[in-house]
Amino acid sequence: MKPGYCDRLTRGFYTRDVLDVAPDLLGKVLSVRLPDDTVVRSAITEVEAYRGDGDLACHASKGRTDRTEVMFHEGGKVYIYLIYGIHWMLNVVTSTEDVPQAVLIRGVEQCYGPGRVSRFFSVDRSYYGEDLTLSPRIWIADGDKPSQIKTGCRIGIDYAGDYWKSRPWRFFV
DNA sequence: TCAGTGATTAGG
DNA sequence: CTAATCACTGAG
Repeated sequence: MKPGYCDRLTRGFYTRDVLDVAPDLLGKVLSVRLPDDTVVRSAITEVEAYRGDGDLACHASKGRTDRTEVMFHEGGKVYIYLIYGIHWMLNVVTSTEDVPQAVLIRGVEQCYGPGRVSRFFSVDRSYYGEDLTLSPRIWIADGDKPSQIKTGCRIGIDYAGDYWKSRPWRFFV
């Protein structure tokens, strides 16, 4: 077994509600195998939860489109999209089929900022839909649960209105 | 503080 | 087809 396979998180971790999965992702180790076979790893330090069709901050609240399609799939897949023409936003799909939810990875130990995270791991559009429980090039490994978890409001979603903007769905170490 | 950058989306 | 929007970053 190659490193990363033995402690890889399995389906059951992801097929729970996003508000349970998001804080549980803190301390877990995001891992990417590059084309040259080196593996980049870093523990997750900050995430945000986006929860289904009611959450106006969630892309899936506008319905099923080519971009949001994977959020309607069973948890454990990658949802990644380009923002401002420059930055890739890496998300983990959670919950069960037809319940669109995702967790945005905002920070890892090596760097902070969702755009920087994707650059650090060299992930882009080609990772859209990749299955974290099966993929040979991206997975999440078990890691130490942080002793303390903080919460706050999600960032950059002014368009979603006061109610959704004020949900404390950002989790960080 | 603010421009850059291009995929995605709704609307004609 | 067009135009607006955008879960951000880095330079000034």
